[in-house]
Amino acid sequence: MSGAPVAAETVESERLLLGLNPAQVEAVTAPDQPVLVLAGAGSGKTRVLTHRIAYLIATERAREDSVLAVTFTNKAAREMRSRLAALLGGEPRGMWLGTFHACSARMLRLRGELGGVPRDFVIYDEADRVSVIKEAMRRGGVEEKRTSAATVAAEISRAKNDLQDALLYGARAQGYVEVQVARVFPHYQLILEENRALDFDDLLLRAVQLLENSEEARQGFRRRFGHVLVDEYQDTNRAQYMLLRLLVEEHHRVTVVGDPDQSVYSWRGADIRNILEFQRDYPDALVIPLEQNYRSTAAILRAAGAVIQENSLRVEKSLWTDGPEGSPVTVAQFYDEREEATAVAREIMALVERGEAELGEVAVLYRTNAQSRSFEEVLLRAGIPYRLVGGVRFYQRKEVKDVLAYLRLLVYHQDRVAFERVVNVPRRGVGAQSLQQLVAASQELRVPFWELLSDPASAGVRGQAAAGMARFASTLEEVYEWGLSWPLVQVFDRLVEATGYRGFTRDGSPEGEERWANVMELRGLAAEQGDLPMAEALPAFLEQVALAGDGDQMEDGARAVTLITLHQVKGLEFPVVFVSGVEEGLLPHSRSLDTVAEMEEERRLLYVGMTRAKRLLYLSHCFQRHLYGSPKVAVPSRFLAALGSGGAVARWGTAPDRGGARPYVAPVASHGQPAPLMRARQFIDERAAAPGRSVPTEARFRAGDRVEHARFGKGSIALSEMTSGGEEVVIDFDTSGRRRFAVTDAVLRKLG
DNA sequence: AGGAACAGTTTTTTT
DNA sequence: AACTGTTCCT
Repeated sequence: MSGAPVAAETVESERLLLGLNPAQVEAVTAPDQPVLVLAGAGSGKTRVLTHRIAYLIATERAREDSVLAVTFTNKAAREMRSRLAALLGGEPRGMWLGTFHACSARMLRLRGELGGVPRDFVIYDEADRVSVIKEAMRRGGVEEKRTSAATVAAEISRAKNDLQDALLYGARAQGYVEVQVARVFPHYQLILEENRALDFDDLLLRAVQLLENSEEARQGFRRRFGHVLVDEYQDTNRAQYMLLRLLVEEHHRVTVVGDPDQSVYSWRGADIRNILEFQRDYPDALVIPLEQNYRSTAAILRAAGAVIQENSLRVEKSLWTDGPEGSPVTVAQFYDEREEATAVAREIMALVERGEAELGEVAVLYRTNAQSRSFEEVLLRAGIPYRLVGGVRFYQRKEVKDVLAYLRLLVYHQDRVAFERVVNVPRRGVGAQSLQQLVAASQELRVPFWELLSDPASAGVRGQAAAGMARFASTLEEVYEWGLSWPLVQVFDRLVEATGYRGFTRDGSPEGEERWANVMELRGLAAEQGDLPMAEALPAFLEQVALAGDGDQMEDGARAVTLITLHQVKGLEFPVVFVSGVEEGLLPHSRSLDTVAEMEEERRLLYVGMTRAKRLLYLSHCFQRHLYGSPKVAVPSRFLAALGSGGAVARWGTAPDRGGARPYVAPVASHGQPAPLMRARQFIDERAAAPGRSVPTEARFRAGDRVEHARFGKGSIALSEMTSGGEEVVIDFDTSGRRRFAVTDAVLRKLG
């Protein structure tokens, strides 16, 4: 009788090891002790993590609800959850699986009062925080002209991630900037407190303080989490590191997975030493390197390895594959970012036409978000579908932030940042003057500002401003009262209507419709709260939104090219990868030239980008690039030197094609020295001499020709004419009407 | 109060 | 180039 379940359980756990290599098996089955998995790019780290969790459960060393699994992004958390669900045969129940920030927020909601954190705190995002910083600078008498709000914000963030609160920071402040910041910091905290708000960094800091200071909370969470697992451990900062230590100090059942070569978040306080010194922190640790790569071709791995090998601060580790050699890595130069984008778009379409790739398999990577622009313009014109990850993020759009501010005010009356944001949107005749008056009166009378709103006269506010405030207050109250018993979506609709926000946003312009579409998208997210009454649904919704961030809302697998930053692409993979702008000043970034550590992080960033590629990898740089609107000469990145001529092949010019490929040694600036202008001239000349440069003078199409367009499908040429820029055509599409294109940009195929 | 015109600044990466 | 804040005018 007792044999059967044991056998079943054995079979079950054995099944979890199928198809794993020896190192992976070792990591998955490792006993209850600290485990450090040094997982190279593409070595199956998520697999190891999820299988280990499932294995712990299958062998009854852990229960689903005693596991804490922490990731850095929501996306990674979701990925892990769904893969776990597949392994466990259902959604994990009671497991804590989320980002550091989400898990910390959850701890604070549960037990925060033990550490003096109000139960109903609001989470402030970057924009909210900047406006608080500015207010704090005014109060602290620090001029924005001398110390920018951004500097102060970054410094405070750094301090908190380093577990310094205002008091500690003030005591240690040294030098001009720190002293200035020390004058702002206490005011900043005070304002947050007045608004019952925590910023992102507070979530971590306060969670650590909670565990440190409250025996009850500490014991509670330690008992709760019998096993703790962490993804991307190389990116942990001091606060996150301490949080972990506090949680696992007694039982040491902690598994961390990471790759020092992919540590690219030091600017956010990540400390690579956390992973490098794991064995010192946990002397009984088991260290398991995963070096077999299942993602990339040998050619790509060799190139990436050559780049990363130049770093001095690393744990020696070399990836290998038993897969095919694959095509050589391509290094290419173009005239400027426009041509770079055009060439990339053409190459993408060439690959698609030859059946070598689908649009959804291609990613274009770049260092800075600003670079996405040229690609967007070209892809848009060419009608190639793309998805932009990050960029002007959904939650940062004005209209989305406005509506969220309204929603926040419904539950958190004390949220002055939200109030100031929307009290006069749409216009209600409330200006800076009357706002100041309101705040002053609120302090003088010791009455919270929101209680003065319904009777602004008592605060000394007069005229249309008073009327506007009163109207604002009564509208919100009305919606709130009415909404208490309704689902969130209904409240949402009523809110945008009653406040006049809908009419304000949809002003009849196309941009207005675009804005409204965003508001409606937000509404769709609110609708996910279902039929829960607003009182429950709204705080949950706001929390979800506050912690969401990045390109979370983007659906994967679309049949579209992906545009994404090198930071955001970490953890993803694509059959075809273009890394653009591999230039001095961009990669390495001009702000990272000061120290070796910064420089090496930049190199890791390129390494991360290169190792995303499965089959084809292109690295491109330009001769010239626009910065702040004006053109600047660009120099190939020093990182390209590592590639030498060993198998790397360049394609020159605007329209690279396989026939025109020729061997190429990347010209590289000696350390820190921009290449002389002579070098630049030579580039231009070579460019001019390169094939595919001249503007075609003969029309490819005639009226009546049948063509197929990458995006719009089949159609007939209605008109073709030659302009100074080349051929332009007007096409009547079978399904989508008439459109005009420049042939050089549009991706057209002649039919028949 | 609110708009227009102007000046100055910015762009590294994100939970 | 795009965005912010300031100043001046209505």
